[in-house]
Amino acid sequence: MGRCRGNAWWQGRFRGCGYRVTAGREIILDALTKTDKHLSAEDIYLSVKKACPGIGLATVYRTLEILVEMGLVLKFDFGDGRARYELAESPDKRANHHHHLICTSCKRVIDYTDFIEDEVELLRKTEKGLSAKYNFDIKNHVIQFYGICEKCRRK
Amino acid sequence: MGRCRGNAWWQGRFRGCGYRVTAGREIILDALTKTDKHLSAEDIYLSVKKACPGIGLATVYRTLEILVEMGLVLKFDFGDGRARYELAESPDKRANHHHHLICTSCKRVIDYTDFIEDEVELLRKTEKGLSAKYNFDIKNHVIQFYGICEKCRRK
DNA sequence: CCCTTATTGATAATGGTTCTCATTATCAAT
DNA sequence: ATTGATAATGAGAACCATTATCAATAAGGG
Ligand SMILES: [Mn+2]
Ligand SMILES: [Mn+2]
Ligand SMILES: [Zn+2]
Ligand SMILES: [Zn+2]
Repeated sequence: MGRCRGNAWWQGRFRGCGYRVTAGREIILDALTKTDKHLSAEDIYLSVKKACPGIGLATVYRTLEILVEMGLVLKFDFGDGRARYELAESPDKRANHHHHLICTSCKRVIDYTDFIEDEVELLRKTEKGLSAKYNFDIKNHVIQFYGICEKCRRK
Repeated sequence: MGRCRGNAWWQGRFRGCGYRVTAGREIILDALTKTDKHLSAEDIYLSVKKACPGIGLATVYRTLEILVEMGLVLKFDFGDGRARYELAESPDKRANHHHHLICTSCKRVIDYTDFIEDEVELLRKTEKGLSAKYNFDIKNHVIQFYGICEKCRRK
């Protein structure tokens, strides 16, 4: 059986969207699956380069664009001048939904899932109301709290 | 009495922060006060240039940075590759707190204040909990819903 | 009015992201 | 397995929003 990677599901999704399955795309999605960090395109490029030295930065950007468009990956702006990516909520719980606490001083980002239950319930209600009133098809939401983290406060 | 511009208050804040009051800073803040749009730095530059042709783009960026730091102006990323600015909530209600609905297709942005009451109440609770748990001093929050707007859906 | 120094405008530099294009790889049909 | 249409790729150039530089200017305390 060798390594047990649940590849079938995303390969299916790729082909279902008319995209071809390639080594680059697999390894980029792998990199995002294997970390809990918020990687930039260059982070991913450098990480992936180790196992796949020939890969180009442009391919990383192109693949991320596709992954975001397919909803497999989320793209964030935490205010440090580059986009950050993370795996979207996945059925097999390799990633689950959370929101962010961002330190405007050191740019550190904390994932939190506390209070999510209440938030999610309210969000559902709000999304429903907004969808109806503005005839808007809501796909996604972003909730971020900005402030100063513990370490930065001790100064 | 002529024009009634409530200038005193922000001039005081500027000087209180050690900044000098200049024509450029006044007119940039004016531009943000007089619109309900989400202006980019260049939007502001072009708008302000009409009354003040000598102004430079760098001054617009520098002033916006100060205004954001002082909390008078909010900076957003709506995913169109440039920062967008709007007047922060003001005591005299020239601007009031709201959240955003963003069309990922045409980049249109809708301000909404519906449902804000419930959201704000929950946010207060959540902020309290998060501050305590993570020892984080929360200054600000961003809530954005992404999706497809009415016009883009008709296609 | 003077002096110190913050601010400014013009412009170059920076850096993340996107584009170009010749080459290569995928995969459905044979 | 082979082929062919064409999607994907890598290298590098181009793009463009934002920042840094620096000499000239203007704010404001005395
Ligand atoms: Mn996260
Ligand atoms: Mn707004
Ligand atoms: Zn910090
Ligand atoms: Zn739209």
